[in-house]
Amino acid sequence: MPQTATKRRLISLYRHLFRHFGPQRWWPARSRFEVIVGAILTQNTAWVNVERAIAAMRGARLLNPRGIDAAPQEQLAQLIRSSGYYNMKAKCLKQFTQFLQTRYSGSLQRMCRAELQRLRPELLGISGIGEETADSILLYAGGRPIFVVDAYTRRVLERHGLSTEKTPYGAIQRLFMTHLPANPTLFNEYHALLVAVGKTYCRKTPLCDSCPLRYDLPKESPLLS
DNA sequence: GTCCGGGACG
DNA sequence: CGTCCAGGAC
Repeated sequence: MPQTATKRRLISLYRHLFRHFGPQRWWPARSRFEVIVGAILTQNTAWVNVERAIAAMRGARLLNPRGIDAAPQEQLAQLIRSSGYYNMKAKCLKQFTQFLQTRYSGSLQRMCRAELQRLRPELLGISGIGEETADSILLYAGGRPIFVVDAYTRRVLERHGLSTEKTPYGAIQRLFMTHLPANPTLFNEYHALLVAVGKTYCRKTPLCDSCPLRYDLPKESPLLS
């Protein structure tokens, strides 16, 4: 498929999503640090359960790098219990604050200004932070023009014939980043809108009949009701 | 492929 | 009761 066709299609999908769902205004958080905590806690977890965990951390005055660093991992784990995988996530939070202190003197400001080619691998070096979480931090906390790929993104693209289940994370990310302007605001809304359509229509059992993206479906897609 | 995991929702 | 969730490590 010619590049321009894919480009027009990706832009068209975005416009239809935006028209249907309106602006999503991610990321819901009071601070940049809270965005990062949320990005870690929401891994394979419903957001409502993350909100409870963040509220508990705030109540314990641990919603900051020094607090997390000082708290015993077991206490942190209990506070974030509602978000699931709490032992792994508590360890990850402490590893991140250690990293932030060691590598960027505890300054999120400095971290977010670092070269992407350096910062992204650094984040991936933290156990518990994979590609999606790293890119969520870069985009939603750092305001960097990085496209976040998640399970919803994959499902929508597959059903519209733009990828397969074997397509690597980086290839899907490149699909968006090579065809769209490197605009953090656009990437922010686009990802959030893909989550919205994934929850509402592009479910495991799809609801294509009423989906705002049904116009783009491949004609020959017997699976899709 | 298997494990981590509580909570919302049906 | 069963399913699913803004994934990642081994």
